[in-house]
Amino acid sequence: MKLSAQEEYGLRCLLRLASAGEGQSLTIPEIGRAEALSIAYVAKLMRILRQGKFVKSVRGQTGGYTLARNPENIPIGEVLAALGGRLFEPGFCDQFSGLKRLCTHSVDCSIRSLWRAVQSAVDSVLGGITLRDLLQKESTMKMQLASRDRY
Amino acid sequence: MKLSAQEEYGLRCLLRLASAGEGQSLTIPEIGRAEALSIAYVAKLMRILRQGKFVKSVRGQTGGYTLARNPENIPIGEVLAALGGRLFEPGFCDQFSGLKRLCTHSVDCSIRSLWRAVQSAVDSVLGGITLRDLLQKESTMKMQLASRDRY
DNA sequence: ACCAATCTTGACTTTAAAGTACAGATTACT
DNA sequence: AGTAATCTGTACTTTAAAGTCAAGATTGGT
Repeated sequence: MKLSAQEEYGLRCLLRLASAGEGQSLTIPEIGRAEALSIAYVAKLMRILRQGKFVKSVRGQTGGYTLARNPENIPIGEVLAALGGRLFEPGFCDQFSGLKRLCTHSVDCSIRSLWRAVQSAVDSVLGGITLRDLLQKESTMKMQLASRDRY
Repeated sequence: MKLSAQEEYGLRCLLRLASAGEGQSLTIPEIGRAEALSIAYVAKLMRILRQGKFVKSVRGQTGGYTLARNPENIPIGEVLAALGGRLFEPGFCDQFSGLKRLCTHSVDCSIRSLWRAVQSAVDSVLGGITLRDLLQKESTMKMQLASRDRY
């Protein structure tokens, strides 16, 4: 259970854009310089973010990227799903069916419900957090998280 | 954020062994047949489980694997950490430092505390679950999970 | 002693993710 | 019009994970 590079770097790029300020736009080279990523790689990440409707792009000499919505309307859960998929998603059992066609996993599949429980814990953390929250300081965010009483 | 094949299949093999019953042993080919995995792959997985002290092996003609501890003393969180690492572990920032030596990630690194929050939510789900719980039926386990009131 | 069944280990091959390259399209500026 | 800066898309190369192979070591049965 690991975070993919795409999730980590993609989210960083988005946060960088958000921190540029309301309506401000950044170019791919600017983001790349700020995050120490290659231009080509940032381009790939921004494309995914654009397809997920998190950012808008403008072409041409004065082009660049801006947020497609206000930070408070960008749930981090959605961003991460676009960048790296979900832990437990439809087709999971087909993907891990071993050498057989169907998931032979017997034992009443307690494992599957374990994954669902984990996914749901992750969802309730991410579900309550938007890009706006990430823009605030670490301490502030921690307090917010601590105030949630259910997972 | 995905489950690795090693986590999924490794946990299945362990559960399979546990469901064989107290002190029962299974061979690699037996596990492979039951889980529809190749013998070589099961061998690789069992090795990891052995190194994590979750199972014990006996060599020779009547050899095989048994649980190294009682199911209630095998926390699923530990098993998954052995099979696939943790979401957020030491060295994380070195791993994702882009093209520079040090993690340039500024913005006060709100992202890092996000990962910590997610990791902690996952931990509290997994922390309360042992192999014994997985051996019980899905419905029973769900109830247990639902009764937890904090993540 | 020998054989057959097992686990053990490291190296290898295959496959998917990470990251790059390049040719094309769009726009502003002169 | 021409040029330079940008985004876009596909194809490519590199790297890490998934999965296999083969030779060796251990043990019980004959």
